[in-house]
Amino acid sequence: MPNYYDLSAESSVCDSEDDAFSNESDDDGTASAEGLASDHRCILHVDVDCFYCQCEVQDRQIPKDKPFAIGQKHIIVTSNYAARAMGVKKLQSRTAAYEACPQLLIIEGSDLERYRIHARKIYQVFRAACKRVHPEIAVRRGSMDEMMADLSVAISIDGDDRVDYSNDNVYIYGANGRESIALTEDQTGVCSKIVQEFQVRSLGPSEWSCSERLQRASHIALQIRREILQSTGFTTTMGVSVNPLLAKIASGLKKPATVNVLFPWRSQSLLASMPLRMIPGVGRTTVKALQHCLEKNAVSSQPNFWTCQDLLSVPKQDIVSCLEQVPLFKHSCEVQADIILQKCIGVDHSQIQDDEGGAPKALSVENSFRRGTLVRKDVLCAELEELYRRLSRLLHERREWSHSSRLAYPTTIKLTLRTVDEKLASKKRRPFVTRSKQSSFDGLAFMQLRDSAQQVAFLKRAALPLLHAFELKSDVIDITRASIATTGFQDLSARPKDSPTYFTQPCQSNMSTFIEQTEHGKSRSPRDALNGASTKMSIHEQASMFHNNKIDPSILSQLPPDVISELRQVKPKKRQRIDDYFKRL
DNA sequence: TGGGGTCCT
DNA sequence: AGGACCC
Repeated sequence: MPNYYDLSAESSVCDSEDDAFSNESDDDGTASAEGLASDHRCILHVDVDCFYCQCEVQDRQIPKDKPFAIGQKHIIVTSNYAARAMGVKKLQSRTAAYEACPQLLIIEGSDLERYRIHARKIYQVFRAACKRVHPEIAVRRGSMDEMMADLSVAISIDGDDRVDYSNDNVYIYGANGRESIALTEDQTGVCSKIVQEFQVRSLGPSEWSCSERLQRASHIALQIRREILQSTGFTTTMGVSVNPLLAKIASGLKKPATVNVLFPWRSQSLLASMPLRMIPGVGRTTVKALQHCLEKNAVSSQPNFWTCQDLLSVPKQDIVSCLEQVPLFKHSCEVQADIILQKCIGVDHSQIQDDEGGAPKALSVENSFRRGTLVRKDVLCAELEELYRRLSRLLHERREWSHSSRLAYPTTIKLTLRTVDEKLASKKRRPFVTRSKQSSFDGLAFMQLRDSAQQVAFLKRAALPLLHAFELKSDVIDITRASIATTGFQDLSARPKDSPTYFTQPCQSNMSTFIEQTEHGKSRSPRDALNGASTKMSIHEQASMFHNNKIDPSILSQLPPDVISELRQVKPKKRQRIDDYFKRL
């Protein structure tokens, strides 16, 4: 049973800007409201409504109104709206789900292949639709059921298209009038409901133009949504706002099959009352670390219902010291604190990087086992056989994403095992240790194999040495998860568009000519310099290496002056922020 | 709690 | 190689 809280009781805390944002640590003194007003982007976030369920409705003609769920192992991972209405939850045990809904139909969903195929189609339709609106719109795939686009380039300054929302499911948050907003349940099971009567007031000039732009963006969103529905049969929910954070939050405000426009001036009160955990990028570990300082400062909410508002009322130094306890944030806790605080007031400067087609950067297959059921090595080897088969299929499937399919092969393979650590068994609820081993992988040779038995054998020859490297001599290995991953796809190592031309046209490049020469002479190639191997590097490998700034300084100094200066002109990639989650999309 | 993914250190 | 985060 969900916990509800009502923000109307607390709405007064949102009204006083001084009080609410006294904590704002903005470096250049920009006020929070300024931060919001200065973001002139129009970002679109798309969520496919209960994606797996829609797949099953299409693939197996399941009646939509019959409650059903998707099961994996002993849990259900998602369910349709009819089942949710009966109290079926995400990541619930099958037993609990049946208790909530005895007539529930559970469909086995451990094999993701059909879902991946639907997802690819949806993304490709979405991408094409965006590019047709304007070729320079940056488009990015998030997960199988999430996508984002930066529509800013398509919104003209003085455009005058009248927007007609008749019959369309469009919700505008921050416009005058009455609103009823239900936030969807988050991963912790916290469910919040916000009912708020919004004050009627008129918009200032800058708000007015923002409002115009976002409404035009929502008009584009509607067209794209219709296109997705017509071409794929899937319904989607969209969020439109001024940055990726707010666009994503917007798409969660009302589901399914809607377009949600969130004006930035409305986002502050919305976020203030939202549980901290619902902020994208603020996960379990972070909230746990922050709990100390929230308690210490005795903020208003009940424990476990910390809101953004609560965090904003904590002195920043306290937040920083809390974050020091997260190992990953150890050396960047000040930056992390700023990033989280910014998010709490709806500010997010992250950019949407176009993914140039969306081909996955890593492919992995995994299988999990109940504790104590996989304790012998030979059984593990047998289980790995199935993973080889699945990985083989995945690798061939991925060629459908690639714009250059002969480069659609990986160069690295990794075996990961999760075991039970007896030392942790008494202390933690999930006393697991995850370890991995990786090596290079001749994906090109693999992809050229025609026979599936040979493909499996090839993967096995690559994976068994990794298994051996674990040195599992003890008989008490208690494996709870095994996975095999491939990465380093060659069709992704190609340079961004603004790179020097010789990266895109290797044959005519100064660089490749130079490397040819040094290789024929006594000088060594970069690859040789880096790891002492004598294998010749392909031009794509070279491009990848230089692009990643991994070139050995001694090699760099040997390059011709014009090449060096051109390399220097390539701007070093701005360091990505840890919670810059939309770059991951 | 599953079967995937992304990015950062 | 490992960890935090996402769906």
